[in-house]
Amino acid sequence: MDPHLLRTFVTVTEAGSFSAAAEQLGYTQSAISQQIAALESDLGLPLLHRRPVAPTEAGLRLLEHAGPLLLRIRAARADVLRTAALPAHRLTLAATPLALNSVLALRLAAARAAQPRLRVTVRTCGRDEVARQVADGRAEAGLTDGITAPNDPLRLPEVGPMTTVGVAEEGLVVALPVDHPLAGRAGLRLADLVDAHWLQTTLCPLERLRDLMGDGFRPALDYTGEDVHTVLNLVAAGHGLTLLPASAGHGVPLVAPRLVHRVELLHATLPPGPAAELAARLSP
Amino acid sequence: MDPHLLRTFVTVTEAGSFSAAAEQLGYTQSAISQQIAALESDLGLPLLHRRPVAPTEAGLRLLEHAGPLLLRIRAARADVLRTAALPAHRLTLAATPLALNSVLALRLAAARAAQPRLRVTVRTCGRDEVARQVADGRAEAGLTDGITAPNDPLRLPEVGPMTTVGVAEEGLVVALPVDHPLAGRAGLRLADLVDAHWLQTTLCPLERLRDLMGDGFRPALDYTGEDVHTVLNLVAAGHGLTLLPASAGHGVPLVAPRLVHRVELLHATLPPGPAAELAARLSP
DNA sequence: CACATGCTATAAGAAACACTGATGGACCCT
DNA sequence: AGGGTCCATCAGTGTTTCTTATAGCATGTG
Repeated sequence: MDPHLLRTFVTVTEAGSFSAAAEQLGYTQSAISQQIAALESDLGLPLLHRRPVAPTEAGLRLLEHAGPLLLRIRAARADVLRTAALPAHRLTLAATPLALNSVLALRLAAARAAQPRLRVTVRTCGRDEVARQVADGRAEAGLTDGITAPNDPLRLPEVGPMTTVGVAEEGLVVALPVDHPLAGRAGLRLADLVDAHWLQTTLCPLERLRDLMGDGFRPALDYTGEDVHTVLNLVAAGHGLTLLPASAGHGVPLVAPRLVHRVELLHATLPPGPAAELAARLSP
Repeated sequence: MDPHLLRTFVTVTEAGSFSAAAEQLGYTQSAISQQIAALESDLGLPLLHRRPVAPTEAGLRLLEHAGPLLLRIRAARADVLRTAALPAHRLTLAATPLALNSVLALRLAAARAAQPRLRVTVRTCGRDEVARQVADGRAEAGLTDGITAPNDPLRLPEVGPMTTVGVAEEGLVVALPVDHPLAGRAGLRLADLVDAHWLQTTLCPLERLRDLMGDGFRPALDYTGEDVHTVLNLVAAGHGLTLLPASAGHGVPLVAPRLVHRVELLHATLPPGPAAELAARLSP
């Protein structure tokens, strides 16, 4: 189970052929063949069907483990190297689109004012990617968001030991088209919207709602991107409803169940430095 | 970051010396010295102080990653091998002491009656160990328990992709000495017990209570074992209070906040076989 | 103070390993 | 049938990673 072989295995399945993987990795086809053979003989099982190349059942299981495993190795390396890193005056903050809301943007401004020499880069990416970037050092800190019960931590992908701090919570609104019959209400209960049309988005995954409320919440439209603006347009056009943090758009406040939009700051266990400073200043 | 080197590194820190680690791993001392040197040169940092041998700061960070990493590698291996395992007629179930309560013991009996050829081994161990054993194949299935809000999943240690199913929930009681002033009550609220003497145990970690209720819940006595009987004796002798599932001992029902004792079944994504059968039959 | 003891580092050779390059067989397409 | 593509295998080679042997450095002891 050498990670080297694991990486080759993953590349082969992605490339769909030994030869293509060889080229991609800078080896000869022969080397790839031997590496896969070594892995298979180590495990005592065939991992790939040949001609065409496709993972066997065992190969599929291994694939499921291989990605996270390689990620954690990179994360461990990055984390160790961080102990030796000089306190830099650059800092990259990875954030999901809804994480850096107005409150946090102001706190970030205050933090920068307090450390004027610090060059800050903000980068928007998806939830998983935020955690990955913080883990393997491409970002010093990250902000993720999600919907949860008040004071409950978010469920984050596990990519290694990492510190998380809740930095903001706010209420949710149900985003509706302006001419929707419910648009004039002062508040809405989720229970009354079980049979409505819903958008399936990363912020408001319907599976999560079904967990809370039981069946229903059938997706009227799947949206796979991360762009809030686009989602608002879809809602306005009547494709379906979605939940948003109150500050992100107009809508009717959600009054039950008590759910909040929560933002968490992620960072590696920090050596003293600008990232630690920032972490302290972003916390409420 | 070869796992081989990582294992050596961990062994050296545990053994406290290169020579001892060499003996333990069946290498010469020279080999160990070279392996550590290779790891240090790969990362570009000293990982160990010598004479006496102790991890440097970077070494400590690496140690924190190394254990989980090696565990996941073993887990991946076990999971892949499982796909090839013949449907055996032996099954090991790892369970925490409070997980296999009377309800589940009955369901287990029914499951065994339905599969009379199946040899079942039950093994009691700690919470982390249950997850580890299921991950790396020493047990086909596991039962863990914990205190949580109704229908909320438990927080489990992440050791790899694994399926969890809630199989039982029951109310909690506050265990008290029989002559305790509150022992006659019909119900108790946790808020009224903030300043009481509490036992710190693995089932009822006071940190968890503080998360829910704020400060307080100072430990009067730390108990680090897993034996319920012993804990009951400690409570009876007035060392402090603790929470227990209602079926595990006498006490006053906890009425607020609404918390339950929850049992979850863990198993690897299963190939059809006796473990899958058992999983189905243990679920409510 | 010389010396024994217990430890790690280094040097040199031997064994194991992992690559390249050449070749062969299976399959597919024309 | 023939050419092309692909993977497996073999032999050869350079590198890696051991073992053995020895040097060097602290610490404890007669």
